Amino acid sequence: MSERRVTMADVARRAGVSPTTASFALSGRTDMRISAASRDRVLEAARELGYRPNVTARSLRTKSTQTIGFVSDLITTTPFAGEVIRGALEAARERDHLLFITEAGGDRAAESALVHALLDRQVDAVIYATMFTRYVTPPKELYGRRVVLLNCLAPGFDAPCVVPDELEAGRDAARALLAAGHTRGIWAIGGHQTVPATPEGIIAGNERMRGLEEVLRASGARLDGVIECDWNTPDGYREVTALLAAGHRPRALVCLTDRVSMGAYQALGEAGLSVPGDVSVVSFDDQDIASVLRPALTTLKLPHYRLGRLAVELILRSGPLEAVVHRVPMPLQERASIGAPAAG
Amino acid sequence: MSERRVTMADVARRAGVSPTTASFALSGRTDMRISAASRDRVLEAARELGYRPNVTARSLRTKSTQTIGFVSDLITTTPFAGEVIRGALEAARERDHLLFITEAGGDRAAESALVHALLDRQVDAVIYATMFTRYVTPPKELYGRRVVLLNCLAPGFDAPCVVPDELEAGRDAARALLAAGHTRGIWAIGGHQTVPATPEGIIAGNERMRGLEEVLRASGARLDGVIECDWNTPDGYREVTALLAAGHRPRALVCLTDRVSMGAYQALGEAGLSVPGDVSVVSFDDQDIASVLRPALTTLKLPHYRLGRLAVELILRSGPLEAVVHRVPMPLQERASIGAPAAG
DNA sequence: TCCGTTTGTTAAATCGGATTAGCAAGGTTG
DNA sequence: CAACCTTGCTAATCCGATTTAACAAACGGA
Repeated sequence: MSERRVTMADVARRAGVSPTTASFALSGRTDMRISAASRDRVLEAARELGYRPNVTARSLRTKSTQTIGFVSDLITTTPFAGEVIRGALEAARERDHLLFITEAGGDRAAESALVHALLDRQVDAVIYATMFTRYVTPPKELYGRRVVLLNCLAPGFDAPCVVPDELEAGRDAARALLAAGHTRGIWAIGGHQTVPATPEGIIAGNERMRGLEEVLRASGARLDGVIECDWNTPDGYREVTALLAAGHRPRALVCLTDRVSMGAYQALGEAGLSVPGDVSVVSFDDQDIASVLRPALTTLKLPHYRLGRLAVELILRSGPLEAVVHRVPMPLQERASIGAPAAG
Repeated sequence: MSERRVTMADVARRAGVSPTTASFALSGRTDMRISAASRDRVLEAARELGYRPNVTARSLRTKSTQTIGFVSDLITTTPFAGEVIRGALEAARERDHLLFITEAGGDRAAESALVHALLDRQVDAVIYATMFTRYVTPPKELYGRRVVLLNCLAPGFDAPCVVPDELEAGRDAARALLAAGHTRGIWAIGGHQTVPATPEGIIAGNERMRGLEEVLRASGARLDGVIECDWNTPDGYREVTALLAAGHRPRALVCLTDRVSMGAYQALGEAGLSVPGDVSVVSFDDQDIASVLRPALTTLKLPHYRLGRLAVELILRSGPLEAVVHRVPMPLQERASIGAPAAG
């Protein structure tokens, strides 16, 4: 990009020393003896010329580019994305690293191509991320490399994973309901997501439900029912409408996502039921809408920012990486959708 | 990162030629004469060894890193972000480029530091982006560099800009209302955003309003009122509630953002007014909630994906960049919130 | 005074490619 | 047959740093 940059040779020339001396002075290495006078002259010359080292050239020799590759399936789709990247970016910036962000769109071939593009540029490490917590098989190019898995698990792949603590979140949802006095009339909307596309449920669904039922059962409470459906707004609307139409009168709804909650709010509103007066709602994710719905939604926040940040922190920690699963807590965002159970 | 990579020297050795010949064969240059036999042997050797060029090393000589820097103020905050980056990423991928994504968080010093970090890594060009359309002064390090401004304008800075066509969007909002028969009882909620923080209004607000009023006036219609307020959900809720409480009975609301629309929906719902039966609503942005609100919101979409894509396309177009403002259309997403004016 | 250190500095090699300049072998032309 | 082209290939240099090895000069001790 335009005008010739000032090189170390320029600095050395101006300071009247050899490039070697300039290099040592600039890198501040103490194992090589440089007189204070020379050092100062080099530093001064560098300052005057506005010298900046060419990281590309340096890394050719040092093998370290101060650069991390970030490969994900989908950057865009709402819940994940922004915050994860922001967390990763900030952690990287604090450590003087830059991130190559890439998106493969779920295409294996594209994924391999992108990983190659990253490795060709000598990235120091790669973060392999998915937008929804799931099991993955990283592309073979990543085997033996410095990798951290973000929001996904890969049994047999030797790398640390960073995932939300969905199990504990399920427990916390139950605790929040119990604390308000709910012990019956509790329904889960969305369930494990044992829908045709994912017949065994998804990780988030399975763990949230497990934690939820575990704590409920331990307190002598239980779920009146679990409605398995997809996790979007129309699903929540449809299922809650159907539930009410069938004559049920839930006291509390555990919606598996905020989008489901929004659909539930719509159905409840149309049926003339108020939240939390008639029905309490507790949710998961803490998407933007959660705080903006009326009443504001009490939900367990997906710790996107911290996930992204932790992935970078781990990968830049010195020493070999340990294949440990790091579970990041999902904090309860207490807002206004949980109240005491309705009488009757 | 681990195991020694195969270098061009390895390929040359295996093919029994000099590194020079290998280089020419691999880069497929026709101006240097290489016999078909040698070329095939080199290519074969490269294939067998799984050779991949070291882009870092190459760019030391060629000055081109096939890399673009992306600097923005805020990546995360909703409307912008994801889609812009996705558009940029896809366009870059199609052209075998990678993107360094960075976020300065509105901090000038951090911004300069990040631009330096990018230039130190020899990026071929830089996209300077903001999350909301506004005037900017790019950091001085970017002067004279290959830059495209994304979603912002910088008079006096010699670079192309890519921005949404807010003016035409305002016109289209008016046209949508007129087409449904609305000519009076039309209120704008959010206005130019001449709030204390931005007393002169913001670009999006000013242009949307200008286009809106221009087309309305040209058809003999007009706005009954413009309510200036911030552009979030609580603002829309508060202002529409107040409007109704003051005894007004609007037939159509032009909400300056989908968030404002959501607040308007809440206020209208509480007042027992239906959309679009009693009140039509037309909005701007097309955030996620727009399609999920009931009734689904008719809105003018911010062309995030295309903005990101166009910025990369421009920057990778060969030849010098022209300081032109590229206005990307904001398509009308016709959904269910506009109806015929209520009788009376 | 001579020899071994210590100190300060630099020439040269290296990293992995791209590029320039030149060289040998074979083919043409006059 | 000498002079001149092509053709095909390679030695050497460069890009901008880091790093190794070596070398003067000053110093200290015997």
